[in-house]
Amino acid sequence: MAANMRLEIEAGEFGSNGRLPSEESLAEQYGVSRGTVRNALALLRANGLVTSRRGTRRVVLGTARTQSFQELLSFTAWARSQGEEPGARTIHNRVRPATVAEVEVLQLGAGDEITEVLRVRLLGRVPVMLERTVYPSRIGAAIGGLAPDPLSHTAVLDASGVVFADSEHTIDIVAADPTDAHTLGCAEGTGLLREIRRATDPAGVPLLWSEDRFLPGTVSFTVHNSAAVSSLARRRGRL
Amino acid sequence: MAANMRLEIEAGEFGSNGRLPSEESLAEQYGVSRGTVRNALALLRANGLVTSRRGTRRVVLGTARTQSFQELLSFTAWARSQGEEPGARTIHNRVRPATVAEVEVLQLGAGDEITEVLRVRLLGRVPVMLERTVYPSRIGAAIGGLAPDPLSHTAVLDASGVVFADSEHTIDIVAADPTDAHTLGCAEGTGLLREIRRATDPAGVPLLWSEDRFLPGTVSFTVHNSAAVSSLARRRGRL
DNA sequence: GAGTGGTCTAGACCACTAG
DNA sequence: TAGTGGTCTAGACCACTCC
Repeated sequence: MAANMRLEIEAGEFGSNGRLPSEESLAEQYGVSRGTVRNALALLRANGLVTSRRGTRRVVLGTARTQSFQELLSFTAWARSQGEEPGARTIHNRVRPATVAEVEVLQLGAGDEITEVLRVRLLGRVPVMLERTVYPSRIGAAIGGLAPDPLSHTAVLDASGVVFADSEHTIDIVAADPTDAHTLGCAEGTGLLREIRRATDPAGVPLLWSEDRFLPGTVSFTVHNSAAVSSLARRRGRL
Repeated sequence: MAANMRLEIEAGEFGSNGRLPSEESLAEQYGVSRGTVRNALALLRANGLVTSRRGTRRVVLGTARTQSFQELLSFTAWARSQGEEPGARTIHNRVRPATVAEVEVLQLGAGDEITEVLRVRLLGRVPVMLERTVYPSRIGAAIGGLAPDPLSHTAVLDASGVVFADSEHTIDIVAADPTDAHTLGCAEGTGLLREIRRATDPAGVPLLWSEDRFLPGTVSFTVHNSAAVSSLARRRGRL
């Protein structure tokens, strides 16, 4: 697999701000074709690791450290990757009919049921986030009959053969409501950093909708994009 | 150019949640090779427009509307794309020696000068954001001798032949300081949505560093990512 | 088992950068 | 002008989905 080239570049083989060898010489060096080299480099470029420009060799960008898809979906996986101990306290876990908005966003039928989970998330012993997740009932069933506080629902779903493929993250500010204030220990009205996530399976079927509210100062988000390909949008107003 | 295929798909040729024709039939239909088709589809996939999965045809994802690179760098271009009238009021525009942090992030030499611009940005007549931008002096020179309130510095730089190629956006919450409170008309301590941007040219040379502070409720950010390629990272704590 | 996307090859020409 | 990345072609085989 030629995409292992990534590791060598990440290992600083060419230094920060250094120039990569030409595609042709990389191809020779790895014993693959130029097309394969280009595929590998396209990945690095999308992740903001190298530049790309006709006429000159690629340059290593010092910046850009993106996270795996898994870490972006699972608070537990993310916390561990940051060297923190993840925790969870379930406030409720119930099955109820989907609201109109939920029917829309999860592509359900009218009257379908969903599983709603509300949890406080901790780093160490400190609450940092309130997480409200909504699963279609066919997904929710997998986590419905679990022990009260399994750390990672995402891991459970993975093990059940549920495959996450695409996700969309929306980030804005929301004022803490009484529930937020009580569970996170902040004043009502405090501005919380909100991350709304929608994840779908490889066929484009919605698997999950969630709204996470982080205490200020506990988290920040970084996105890389280039003139060639962008995955970021800024929108007017609240969601 | 085969990438025009995008438009046809965006135009809803295959419907939302519809399935695309096979790569081979698209190739025939457009009179190009399969490799070309794959290149075009890779773009659509990165932007979250279609899924991709071995064994089945691609599916159109209803969601995902990303913005152009230009719109992400220029408040003016962005505001217009949202159907709003952009405005700006310059608070100051000065040249001074770079701080240690600025030398680092803009890859300058010790003692180099930078141009710092502080502006309130408006939509219609309403202030929504306070923008602090730092340019290396060679870039700042292009906007230093301008009329007091040119709307878009980015447009001016474009016209001067400055090419933006990559950017990195970091998003978090920051409490309004006295300057923020005064210029944006909010209470001191209010949580503002902060977007820190770094942009580089095609060679990886830093062109700009900026910190934008938005009033709550005026803006939200959306990122798409897939298991194959991610450009998003969540980090612990403040920047 | 037929059809699909993922990966790879070996070549070609072009647009651009930089000396 | 030489070297580089961008685009494209025409083919091959494989892994996977779904009937």
